[in-house]
Amino acid sequence: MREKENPVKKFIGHHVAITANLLRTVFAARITKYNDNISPEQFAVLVRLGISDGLSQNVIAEYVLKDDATITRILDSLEKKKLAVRKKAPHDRRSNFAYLTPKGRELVEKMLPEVNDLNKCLLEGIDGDQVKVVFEVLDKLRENAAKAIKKQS
Amino acid sequence: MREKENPVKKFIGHHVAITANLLRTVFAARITKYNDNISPEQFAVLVRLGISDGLSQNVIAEYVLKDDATITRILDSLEKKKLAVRKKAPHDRRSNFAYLTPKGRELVEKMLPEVNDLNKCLLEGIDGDQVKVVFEVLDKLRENAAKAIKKQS
DNA sequence: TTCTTATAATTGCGCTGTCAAATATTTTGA
DNA sequence: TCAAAATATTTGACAGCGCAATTATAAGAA
Repeated sequence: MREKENPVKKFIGHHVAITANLLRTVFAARITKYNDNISPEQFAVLVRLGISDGLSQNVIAEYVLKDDATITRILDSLEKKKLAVRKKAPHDRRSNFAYLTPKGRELVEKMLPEVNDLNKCLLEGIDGDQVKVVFEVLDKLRENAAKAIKKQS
Repeated sequence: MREKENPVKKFIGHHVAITANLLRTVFAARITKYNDNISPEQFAVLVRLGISDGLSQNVIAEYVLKDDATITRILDSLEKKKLAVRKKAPHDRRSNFAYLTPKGRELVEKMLPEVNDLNKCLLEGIDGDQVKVVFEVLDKLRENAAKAIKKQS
């Protein structure tokens, strides 16, 4: 008497999605202790700005692979927390350039080792080669997804 | 003159998250044409109910690995679309049992091949062995994440 | 120059997501 | 039995997500 199979279990999207949710939660849990509610998405933007400042929002969006609208909201949050600021771009008044505040820069520096450690914990017991495969496959999935979207439109 | 590295690129959570978002989008794009806005999450619940009906909400939640509150809202949506119904459980009046309507059952049958095909498209050019590794690693990541959450609390 | 088109950012919509608090109903144990 | 603890669901708060529509500005073409 076999159980009927659940087709959803075969869908890569489902696995990736539930994993993403859980990883997001664990990130939040790990990080909350040290500061006030930096989401992983906010953190990604902070880190990117830590590398180089003065980016326009659409560049940030492209970099972290999110919608412009999402970046608007993330920057709203970061500004509210005094971690980043927007300044009107000098040559193009449609554009904003985003900068880290000193407080934001300090926070990134403080959080980075913490997040690195979390990353290491998450990868514990997983072979380096396997991790490499996962990164490759995720890249390929995104590529295929982009192709699929283009094909339909 | 090397570019400064972006640490975020090393974080597995980031890759999983952006991939999940994109896969969700492509699912939505593929599915919208055939019916009215079934999200992948709603679809997962419909499919589960298609296998066997009359599940209580917490069982569904456990199955699709989502919060009880999320299931409440997904079922709200499905009921609004007349794809599923809730009935009070006979022995325990706290519980609801969820059932597919005929319309819901029909929709699942219609969508399944479509979603299967999408899944195939997404996996195109990816080796079966690699896919297996990805599934394993994602499982392990969730396991490690659960452990990490427990350790902190 | 001026009309049209493109671009950058914002806003509203509806969905998902977690968490915490509230409600209703069992179940347990003294 | 009856109070306390556990369980199932719901709701509100708040954030992220993509999409579509809007606003402001810039660039290109007639």
